[in-house]
Amino acid sequence: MQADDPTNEINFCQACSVRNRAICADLDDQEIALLNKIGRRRRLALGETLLWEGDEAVFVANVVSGVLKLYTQTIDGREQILGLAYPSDFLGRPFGEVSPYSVEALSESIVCVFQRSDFERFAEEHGRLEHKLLERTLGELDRTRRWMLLLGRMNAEERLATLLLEIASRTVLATCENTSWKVPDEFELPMSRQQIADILGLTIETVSRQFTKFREEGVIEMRGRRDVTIRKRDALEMLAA
Amino acid sequence: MQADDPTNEINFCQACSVRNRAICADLDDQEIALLNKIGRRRRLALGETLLWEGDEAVFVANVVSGVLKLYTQTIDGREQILGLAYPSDFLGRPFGEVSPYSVEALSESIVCVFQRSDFERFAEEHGRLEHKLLERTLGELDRTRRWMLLLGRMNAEERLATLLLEIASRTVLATCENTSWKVPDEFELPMSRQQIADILGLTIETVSRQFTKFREEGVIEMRGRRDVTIRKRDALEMLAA
DNA sequence: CTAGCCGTTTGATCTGCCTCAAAGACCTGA
DNA sequence: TCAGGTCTTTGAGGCAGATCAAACGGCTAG
Repeated sequence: MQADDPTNEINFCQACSVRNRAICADLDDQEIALLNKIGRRRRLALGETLLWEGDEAVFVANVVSGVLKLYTQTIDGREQILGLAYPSDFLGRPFGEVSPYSVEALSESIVCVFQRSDFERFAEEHGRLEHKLLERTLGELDRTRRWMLLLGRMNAEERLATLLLEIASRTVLATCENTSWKVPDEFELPMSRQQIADILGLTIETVSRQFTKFREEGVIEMRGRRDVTIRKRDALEMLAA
Repeated sequence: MQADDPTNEINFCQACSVRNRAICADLDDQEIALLNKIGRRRRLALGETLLWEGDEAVFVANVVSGVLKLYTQTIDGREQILGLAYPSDFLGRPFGEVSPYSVEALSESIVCVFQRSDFERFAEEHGRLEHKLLERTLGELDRTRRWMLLLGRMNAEERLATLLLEIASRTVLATCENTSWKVPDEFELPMSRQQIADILGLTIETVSRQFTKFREEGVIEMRGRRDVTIRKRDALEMLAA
C-alpha cells in the first residue's frame, strides 16, 4: 500500500478533510484520538453497497469524500431514493436494530466507519458528539420533509428545477475549497438519469424530456450527459418555490 | 377555572399521561420538577394553529392528548401534510431559527409547551433528555423516509392501504390503555377526506373513490364518515408492502 | 320538520406522466 | 477505427389520477 493511501493512516482524523464539518467537529484532541481508535477508513467503489435495507445495523459512518445514495424499494422492485449523502454527512442508524434503507456509492467514495456498538458507547460518554448528531439529524429531517412536498405536490418540471438547485448548492458545500461560498452555476450531476428519476419519483423518460425542455428554453446548458450549467437561475427558482 | 382542568395544575408532569413515553421519560423526580417549572400546558381547539411555517421558532412542545398535523404549502396553496403528531410525540424545531412547517390541531388537543431557549438550556444540561430527543428524531426520520416511498412510488390504492394500517397502529400506541398491545381493527379517522388527500399526495376525489372501492371489496367497513373497521387486514398489508 | 350548509360521493372528461418501442449518443476494448 | 454494450433521447399511445361538475347525505339552526 502507498503511504498516502487515505484509508491507511495512523491517525486519519487529524488530517481529515471533513474534520471541522462532520459530527466530530466539536471534539477536543483527546476525544478525537479515542474516536480515531474505534473508527477505520474504507474506500468504496462506484456502485458498491455500504448498508443493506433490513440487515442488522452493524455500523455507522461519516462521509469523507464522494456522494452516496440512501434508497429503499417496494417488493416488486420500484425504487425510491431517500436522500444523498455528501462529505461530512452521517450515515447509518444509531440506536436501531436494522438498517431502514440501503446505502450505495454514486461515485468512488471514502467513508469513516464505526461499529455501531462502539459508536453508541462513545456517544453516550461524550455529550457533544451526541449533540452534534442531534443537530444533524434534525437538519436531515427538515430536508427530508421538504422533499415530501416535492414528491406529493409538484409536477415534473418543478421537481427537476428543485433538484438542480439542490445539487448546485450541495456541491459547493461539499467541495468547500472556494472561500467565497458562492453557489456555482456549473456542476456535475453525480448520478444517472435513472437515479434522478428515482430521486424525483418519476420515470427516466419524463426526466429526459424535462432536461430537453430546459435546454431548449435556455434555462440550462449541458456539455455531455452530466455537466450542467445553469443559465437562468431565476427561472429555476421560480419553479422550485 | 375548575380544579381538574388539565391545563392548570401545579405540577402537571406528575400526573401526565405521557410521562413514561415522551422524551421526559428517563428524567428523575428532581429533573421533572425543573422541567415542570419551565413548561406550561396549553389546550388547542380543533383547527387551532400552534406553529406557523417560516415564523421564528419560539417554542417546542410535547403532545399530551389529541392529534395534530405538520404541514407545508407551495406558493400557490397546494398543501402537503408532512406528518401526524400523536400523544407523547415531540413538536417544534430545537436548535433552529425558524419553524420549517406549520402545526395545526386535527382534534381538540393538549400540548406541553416550552420556550425554545428554556428547553435548549435544559437539554444541554441534561444529557438524558437530549438522548431521548435524538432517539425520537431518528425514529421520526425513518418514518418520514418510509413515507417518501409512498409519495414517490405507490399508486392510490397502495397509499390508502398504507395510511389505514398506519393510523390503526398509531391509534393504539397513542391510547395505550389496553394492556394487550393488539393493534385494533376498529378506529376513528382523525382527519377529513381532504386532509387524507393532503397526506397521501392525492385529490379528495381519488381518496373518496378508493374508500368506496375498499368498501365494495369488503376490505373495510364504515359507520359514518370516520369510523373504520378493517375486515381484511391481509389485503391491506399486501398492498402496503 | 325544513332549509341551508358543508363535507363527501359519484360521474364525465381531460391530461400529465407512464409504458412500450426504437433510434441515437457515448464509452470501452480490441 | 470499429463493434458492441450501456445509457439517453425521442416518439406514439394508453391510463391513472386530476379536473370540472353535480348530486347526495348528515348536521345544525330556526
